Amino acid sequence: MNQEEQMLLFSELCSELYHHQVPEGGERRPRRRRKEEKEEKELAGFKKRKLTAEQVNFLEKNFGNEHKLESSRKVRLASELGLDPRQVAVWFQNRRARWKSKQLEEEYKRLKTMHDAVVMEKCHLEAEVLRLRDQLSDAEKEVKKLSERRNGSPEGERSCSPSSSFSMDTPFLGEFGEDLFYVHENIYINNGMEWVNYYDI
DNA sequence: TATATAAACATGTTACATCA
DNA sequence: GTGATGTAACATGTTTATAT
Repeated sequence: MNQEEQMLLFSELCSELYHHQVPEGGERRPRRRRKEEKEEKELAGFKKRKLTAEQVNFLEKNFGNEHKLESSRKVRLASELGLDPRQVAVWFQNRRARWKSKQLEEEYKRLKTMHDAVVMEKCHLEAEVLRLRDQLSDAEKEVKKLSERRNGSPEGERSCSPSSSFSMDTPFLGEFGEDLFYVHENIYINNGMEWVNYYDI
């Protein structure tokens, strides 16, 4: 038996099997076990064969239009491609699985990129927090020093509230350094960058 | 409305073909 | 010859549509 005869026999066999599964006129018959089908195929000399490039292209085009495969379309495609409708159904099942897998892969890549960017930003922000804490500490030392100089005695002896030294009408413009000016008791602007006194808020 | 049944489907696996 | 890879086909469990 040559290859063509084998395919023909298999096609007939499949057609027979298929019509057991999808009876005409709505009459329902029990599905045959696949093991049984497999054994019959093996007896008929069936060997798994790759679909031709043309068949795959045609199926791909159809898959691009619609991922789902309704019964009439399956039969039409099968007839146009010279395949068994079950082969078309299986191809679509496998294709959907590949498509989903690819989608998941792309979604994973996208989320990973976003995650990496967020991690980087967190690192930068943490470094910034450390830098600002240092800056705040220095500024507090400076304020304390100025307060002591202005009052002629250590701050602790007069008032415990650091904000009290800022309650005067005219702030110490210039005394905080060239780039720093007073906005609010606990909020300062340094070179255009806002920072907050975390200790007092 | 509840239930049974079969088709369609998703998902995981197996078997085979092909290629480096 | 052999391991890796892609994919057709299959197994199984779930969902959905339909008949009763």
